[in-house]
Amino acid sequence: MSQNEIPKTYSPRDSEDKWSSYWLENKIFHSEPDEKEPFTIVIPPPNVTGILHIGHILNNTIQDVYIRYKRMLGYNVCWVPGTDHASIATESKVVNLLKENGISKYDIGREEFLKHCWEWTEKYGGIIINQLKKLGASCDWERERFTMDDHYYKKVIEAFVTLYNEGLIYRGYRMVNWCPASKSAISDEEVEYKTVNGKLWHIRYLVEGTQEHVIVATTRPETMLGDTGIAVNPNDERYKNLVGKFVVLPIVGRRIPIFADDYVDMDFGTGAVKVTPAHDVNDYAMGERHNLESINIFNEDATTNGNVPEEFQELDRFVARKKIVARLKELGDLVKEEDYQNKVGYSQRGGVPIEPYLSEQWFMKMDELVKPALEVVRDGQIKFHPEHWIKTYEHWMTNIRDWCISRQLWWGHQIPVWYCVGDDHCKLECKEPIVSVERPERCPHCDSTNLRQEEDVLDTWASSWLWAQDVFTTEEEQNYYYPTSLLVTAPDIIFFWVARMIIAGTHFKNQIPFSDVYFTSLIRDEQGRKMSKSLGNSPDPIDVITEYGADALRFTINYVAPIGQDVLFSSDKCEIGRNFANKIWNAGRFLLMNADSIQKDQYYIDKHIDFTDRWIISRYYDSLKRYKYSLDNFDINGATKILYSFIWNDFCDWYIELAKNRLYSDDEEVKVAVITRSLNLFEELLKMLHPIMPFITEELWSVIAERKKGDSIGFALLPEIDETKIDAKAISDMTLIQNIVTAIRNIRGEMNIPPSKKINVELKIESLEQNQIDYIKLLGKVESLNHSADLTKPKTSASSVVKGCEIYIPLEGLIDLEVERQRIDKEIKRIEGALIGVERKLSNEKFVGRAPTDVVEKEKTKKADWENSLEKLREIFADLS
RNA sequence: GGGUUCUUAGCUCAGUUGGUUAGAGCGUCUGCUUGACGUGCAGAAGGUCAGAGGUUCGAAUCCUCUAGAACCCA
Repeated sequence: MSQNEIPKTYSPRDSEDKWSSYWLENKIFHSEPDEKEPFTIVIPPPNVTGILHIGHILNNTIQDVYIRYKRMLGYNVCWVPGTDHASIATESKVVNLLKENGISKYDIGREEFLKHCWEWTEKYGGIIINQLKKLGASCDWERERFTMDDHYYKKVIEAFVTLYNEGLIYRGYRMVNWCPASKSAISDEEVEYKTVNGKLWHIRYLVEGTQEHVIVATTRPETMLGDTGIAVNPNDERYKNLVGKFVVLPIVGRRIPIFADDYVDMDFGTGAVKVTPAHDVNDYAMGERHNLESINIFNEDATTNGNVPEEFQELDRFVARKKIVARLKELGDLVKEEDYQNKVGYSQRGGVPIEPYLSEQWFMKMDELVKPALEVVRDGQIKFHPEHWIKTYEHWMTNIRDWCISRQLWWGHQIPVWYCVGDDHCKLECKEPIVSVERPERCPHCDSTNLRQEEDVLDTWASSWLWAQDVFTTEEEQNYYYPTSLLVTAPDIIFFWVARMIIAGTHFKNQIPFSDVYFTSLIRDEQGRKMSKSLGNSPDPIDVITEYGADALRFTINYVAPIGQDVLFSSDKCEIGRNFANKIWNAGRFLLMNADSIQKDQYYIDKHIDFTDRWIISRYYDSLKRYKYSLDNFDINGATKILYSFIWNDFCDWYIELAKNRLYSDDEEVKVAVITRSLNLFEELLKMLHPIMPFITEELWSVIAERKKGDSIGFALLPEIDETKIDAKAISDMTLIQNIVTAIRNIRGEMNIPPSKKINVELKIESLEQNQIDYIKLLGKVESLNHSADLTKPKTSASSVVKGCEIYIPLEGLIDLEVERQRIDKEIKRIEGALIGVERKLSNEKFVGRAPTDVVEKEKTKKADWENSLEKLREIFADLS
């Protein structure tokens, strides 16, 4: 390939599309059980009709990094992709679609409605999977799963039946978190508390048979329509005389008792609270204690029902609130209205305030189920990264309440329970639910065939909690791939999903579902706000990929994502990754251009080696070692930074620049050796980078050598770390050259000597090889270089002192003596400052006595070096005066 | 109210079990059409590691308190 065939700038679009299809066509990522050790990840299944957001990018990139990394370490890797049916989310979208056409789901019935859901799923279901492919996710696409697949569906149903038979599932009439938008119960975890600016209304209730009033404060005046009592604290002197009396509810006219209960906070509001047992959890509990009536005043959509006075019926709860307040005002029973901030529970999916609501629901008993799941995390069988999430996990697991698993929805796994509708022969036992995987033929008690299945479906998480185990469909696969290796997930679903998967694993299989859990950072915008649809602050990842490239996005997000903390992201940060990709591209371009005229030959791989080669190889193995350490310890951010500095600083800025001397020399053998070695190293570096930037590395890997059809850099193995290749002598030789070159460049910069102006340099140094001289000349833009062990400082020169070498640049006529004096003086001050610290340590007997000897030795060496430099600098300074 | 985490350069963040002259990227300033790259190269400026105590020969790092921020759970 010649220079004009390789564009100056890397364009990710062509390359990424090309390799994406190549990988898919060649089924590069497919796994089958074999004799190798498996490494398995199950994807946290995204909502089937969702689209990729920036959090998915981080999450899935991390999974892909591990999958690709482990593949390159020789594991049989399997990353199972798939999607979640997302009961509430999907159903509400379909309901809305139908609504636009004037249809309700009840009009068409369950069966017809589910057809629409499947249609919707098929229409939009592929989007997120295709987006993942664009990101370069190396999932085993032949294993794509869906939580409503037949096999998986059956497993979910079986799990329900098993738990029911074990007595861990029960039905009960309870107060639940009700989402009026989806007209369904939701679990405690699906309630989000938000601080809202509301009002606190003070309402006056007349005490029956007296002229006295009780004033209550409430944020929800409309619920007064369901009040069945007034509670005060038993120790509250203000109300002692009223306990046992009755008040008359304004508007409604109902007589309700005043009673005493410890729950009441004397300091809140007026110290008297209205009690609405049907619409508040605490009120419900008080109602139970004091035998109060529960009056449900709402329909399923939280409009008022027939239990309230006619003129207030069939109103939305917020409309009812306004009307009630207005009426109370008219009646003179509204004493006060003040601004008030309170926390309101919102339905995560429905986006509306939840309504505590009494209804018949299915629950899972949690107290016994959590025990083994808690234990496997406590004893380290499952490791969390970062570790501190264990505490959050423990806290939740030890305070858990029973899980409401039924949802009044149709899209999902219908609860496998049948009721005998029966006929005349029904017995008392026929009231018991029939729980069975398959639809029973007839009622076991009365033989009736008239059976009705439970309408409700299961909470989505009561299906996805089996994900890790039941995405594998055969016993062979289960044995080989399960338990899985790693779970990568955002910490916000630690309860929803991670904890429950662990519970499912320990309960059903008596095994952990995965051995490591990597909790990712949470992505926020530049101002630190959460990404949200309403703020519109979430960039569309596909737009970002189009603009910067998937590699750039993958690299950037890992480069900026600290471990265990939130990431502040904006798409222009992807310049980091784009520029880095371009840098690598150009390094490859440079090597390929030279390889065009110099035929590489592996025979010369270890010929004509000098200290720069040994140095870059040392740096390579050191980087590889730290890179592996970082990834093995779940620090991708660290691994990313190691790659960045090794490739950019060591390889490009120093090694390639130095290699130019030899590449442009007349010695053909040297040229072949250097280009061969450089390309070899470049290939190794591409491998190291491949897990994070799969596309550009595949692209460059494919052109730097002949490759077999269907091959991929992903199949290449990362080398073992060879400590013997880390060469201390080469490193110190190189450091000397770097120090001298940097000192020369510094002088050039400070003295405003343009790079085009060649300079002469004199070095006072023990010895210097010819190639070292050549390298200094190349990188320092030096015309002629003199060196000797007993050189005297030339007149009017700029100077610098590095360890083991004094540098003089004669600048007759060019030098500004004052500038030079300041430079030297600054350096003297700097070293003097550092020296004070060392001297203080070394003169401290306790330090010398108690610190480890190597630390003391190190301090002594530092002291000697600095004193040496200082002495020389002072001489130079004196000479300038 | 309980819990978790955080506070290091103008910004975003590194800093492994306590021992460096406290680092990087972006931004800023200066110079550069150097035969891979201006999505680049070279150089520079910029920090009493939130504050106060303590442990230690030695603290950005460990402990306590204070101030502030974020998240989770009630």
